[in-house]
Amino acid sequence: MHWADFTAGRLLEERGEQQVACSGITPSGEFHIGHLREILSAEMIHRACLDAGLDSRYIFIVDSMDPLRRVYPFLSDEYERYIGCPLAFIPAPDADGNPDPDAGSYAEHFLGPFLDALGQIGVFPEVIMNHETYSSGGFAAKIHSTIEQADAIREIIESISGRELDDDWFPYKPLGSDGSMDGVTVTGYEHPFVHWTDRHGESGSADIRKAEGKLPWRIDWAARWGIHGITCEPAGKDHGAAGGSFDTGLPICRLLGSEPPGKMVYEWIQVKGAGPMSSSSGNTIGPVEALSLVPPEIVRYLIAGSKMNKHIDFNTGSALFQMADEYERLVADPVDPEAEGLSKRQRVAAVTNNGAMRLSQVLQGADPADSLGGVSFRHLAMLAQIKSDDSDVWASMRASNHLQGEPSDALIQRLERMRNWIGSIHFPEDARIHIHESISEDARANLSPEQSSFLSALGETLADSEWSDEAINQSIRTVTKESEIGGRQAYVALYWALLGRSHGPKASALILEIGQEAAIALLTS
RNA sequence: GGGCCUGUAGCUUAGUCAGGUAGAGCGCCGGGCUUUUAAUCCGGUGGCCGGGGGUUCGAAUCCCUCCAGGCCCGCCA
Repeated sequence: MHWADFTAGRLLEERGEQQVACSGITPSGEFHIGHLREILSAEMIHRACLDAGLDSRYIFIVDSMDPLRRVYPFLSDEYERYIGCPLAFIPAPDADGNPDPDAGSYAEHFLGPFLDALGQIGVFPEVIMNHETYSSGGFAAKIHSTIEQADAIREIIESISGRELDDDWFPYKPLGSDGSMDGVTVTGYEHPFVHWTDRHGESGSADIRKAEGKLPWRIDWAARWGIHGITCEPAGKDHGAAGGSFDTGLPICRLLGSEPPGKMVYEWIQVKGAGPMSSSSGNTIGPVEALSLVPPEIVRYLIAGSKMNKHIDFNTGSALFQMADEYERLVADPVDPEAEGLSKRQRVAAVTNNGAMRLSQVLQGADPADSLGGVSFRHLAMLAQIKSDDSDVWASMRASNHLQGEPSDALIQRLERMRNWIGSIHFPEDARIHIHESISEDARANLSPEQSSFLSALGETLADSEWSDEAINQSIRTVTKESEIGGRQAYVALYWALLGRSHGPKASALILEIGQEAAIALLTS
């Protein structure tokens, strides 16, 4: 059974018909592909719950109340003054990285493109801005309860995480006079006000019913589980370590009067051979960039096709071909788990694969076969390289019966992403088609005298040929018949001349694309 | 030091939770389509399931142990 369906079944058993799956993100501007695993894991469990007939919601909590930690490389030094301030309350940067008072909030600025990217992979969550939950008083009861039980919470954090908290530690961080929560000391609590003094010597009171401060991360997380009734929130393995925020969150959530979700930990996505994806190391491939290269169902399949506890190597090079092959194979030959003669293992594999296919679809419930657009990823990679004009690609596909009528939107987008990929540094060199300008030494060494004379004869014939695929193809056939070599040897010779290899894509299409003059020059060289 | 995860064919892996004869794809080798859109189809090759011990009629699967690799563990997410 697929992990998402398995989880849905477990959730039904543990928590009943009502489910709330959750994932979140800090809109600091540093998004990486690893975030997609958290989001897609939660979203797929949500879909699996719906498919199982449960009443499920998928919420996406934006940590807009989190402070700016540091001045990121894409920000100007002017952001120094906003460190410690909630991302929802500081201005977005302009193109030069300077704060732009007219550009809306920092949080919204970075969130927008990210949500657009999620839309491309069919993820449409209920977005909850955490600062709004604070400002509407949604956190007030939990904050009050937290402060009342501060000693017990301190005990939980210290005993489970092994950290020692400072004597002046307080489980609520008010904003100071400059809007930053750095350097603010709590001096007292009188419901609903937390009194403070800040590093400028100013003092004031934060109303816990408003967004005038926030809970520290470990408590914030535990509190929101209760506030939103979250039943499932996959967490990265960093949270899952012993004494990590999940371990402290469970008892804190119960202390605050709610039942926490079960612990669910996913492994990380890594760039093969380059260590972990992380914002701080700068080793990132942005989700937006990735989605401009990779078909969305393949991105989903990357997550759906891997068990949660397996780390994923995200490789935008040749591994994309393999992943696409695998996906296409599963789409083309779905195995019926009920079929006769299958072993138990084969049945399990069939059910799991079918689940992965189902969850990989951008549109929930769509037929996986529609996602391919009728052509394989490899084939399209080849066509896109030898046909610079989209309409020529469609014509070629019609000629080979890969396409009837007009291309679907899915297919048009596939080609667009393919062209992006081919034009990027990620495209594998050995898949790149290099058409030679003259017959290489290497190629010459592989050609018999008969093959060489065939090539020059073809060159002469092509000089008088009409320049169309059909005419070129006819010329090849005619010259082949007149020569002393068989059809196979003729084509082998052509590919050696054109590509420096013994085989390749349709020869007439290649010759058509390079043009009459260049083709003749090559063949008679 | 504390903890999590992984180890199955040359490569990527399924199967481990619910023990019942090791499955698949890629690669490789051979062949077909009386000849070419890296196409496609068919056949073949290939594994003491990391090592050892235990439980069992039966273990890749459960238990113990060892080895190897990856990762997490100030704050923050």
